Amino acid sequence: MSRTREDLVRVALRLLDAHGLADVTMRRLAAELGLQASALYHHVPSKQVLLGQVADEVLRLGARPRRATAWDDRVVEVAHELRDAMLAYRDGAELVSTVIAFGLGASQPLADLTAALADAGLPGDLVPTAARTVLHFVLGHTLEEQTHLQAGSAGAIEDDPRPSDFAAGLGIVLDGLRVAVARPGLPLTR
Amino acid sequence: MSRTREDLVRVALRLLDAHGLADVTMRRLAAELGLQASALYHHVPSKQVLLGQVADEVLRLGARPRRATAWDDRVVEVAHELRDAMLAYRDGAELVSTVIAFGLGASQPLADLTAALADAGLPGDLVPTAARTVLHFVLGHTLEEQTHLQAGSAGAIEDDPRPSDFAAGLGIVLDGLRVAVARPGLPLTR
DNA sequence: GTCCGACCTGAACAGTGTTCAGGAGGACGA
DNA sequence: TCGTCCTCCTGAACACTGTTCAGGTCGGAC
Repeated sequence: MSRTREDLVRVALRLLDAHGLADVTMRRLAAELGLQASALYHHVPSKQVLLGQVADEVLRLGARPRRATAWDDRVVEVAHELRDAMLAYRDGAELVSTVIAFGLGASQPLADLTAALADAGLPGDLVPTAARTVLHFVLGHTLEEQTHLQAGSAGAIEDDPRPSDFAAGLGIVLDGLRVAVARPGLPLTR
Repeated sequence: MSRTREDLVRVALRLLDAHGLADVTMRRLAAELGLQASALYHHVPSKQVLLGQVADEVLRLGARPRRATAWDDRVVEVAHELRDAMLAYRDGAELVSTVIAFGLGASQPLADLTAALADAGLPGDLVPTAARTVLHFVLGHTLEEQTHLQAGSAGAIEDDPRPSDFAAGLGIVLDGLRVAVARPGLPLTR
């Protein structure tokens, strides 16, 4: 009846959603599993990699079927999926952002964006740059959005009724990408 | 011969640059000033607001005279100033990013970007969105860049010789903004 | 039947931010 | 000159944190 790594990740995710990232401690997680904190280190080498796996789980649970075929529609699809996945869990954006920043996981979104942009007709060396530009926008925007959402729901006065301008900001970046695609003389293969 | 809040900020900044954000603790900072940790709370209400002031100092020290007049040149100017200011101190990007994310200071860059974009001829309700889109790009890109730079200099093998594609990513966003400016029918005043 | 390895306990280490009662010492008004 | 106030600070304590480690239990394999 021993616990598996998947149990840890699942319970950690429940803890995250219920109490927030700051309250996901090794002792709390262990208590939730009926264990001592030290027992967790038989399943996971550190809290950092545990959180990396939780971030991956957040993204996995938020995955959706891909329908779009045009490269820009695919970028929009991936961006919205990423945003919605992070917003679906308390502190999800903070978790995924830091996991990505420190390279501990959550590499799927960048891969997906890179894939979507690969056949946009961009100059080849611009594809990674473009993918990371979109990624940074989505992470930054969603982190800010979620922080304000949660601050508002925590009893603060102002609830900032600014409608989500996620689509507008994403549109700006996409317009920039379309300009790069249309700029003459650059697509070498094709 | 008592210490002022400015002393705390100055010494904290030195500590940050010398040992990194994780090693800027209240006890270390106090020791550096010849004090007990509890004495710091006579000058500053919490570590969070202290770090907010340190972030503001990082930005203040990185400020440069503004030369550009065209709105897009001004955006480029502000973006580069912000990036360079953060890169000038160890963990500067992480510090400024989190301070901005939690709204504890470092509000100047967003104000500067908003000012630069105010007379671009954008539809008025797009200006805040545009400013935050640029800001998120600069923060995300620089955070990633600095993390990799520092990981590389800490004795790791790969030193990722990818040249800074900051300008390229910024160019994508700017192209998107120029599209929004040029799109017909929207600038109401002008 | 013995050994081995997975799994877990309980204690400990070396810190963390923050609070609080109290003390020293200068300024200031009576 | 005395007494009071206020600023600055100490030292101890609180309630935690992630992580390590010696030791113990228990099921399955040889």
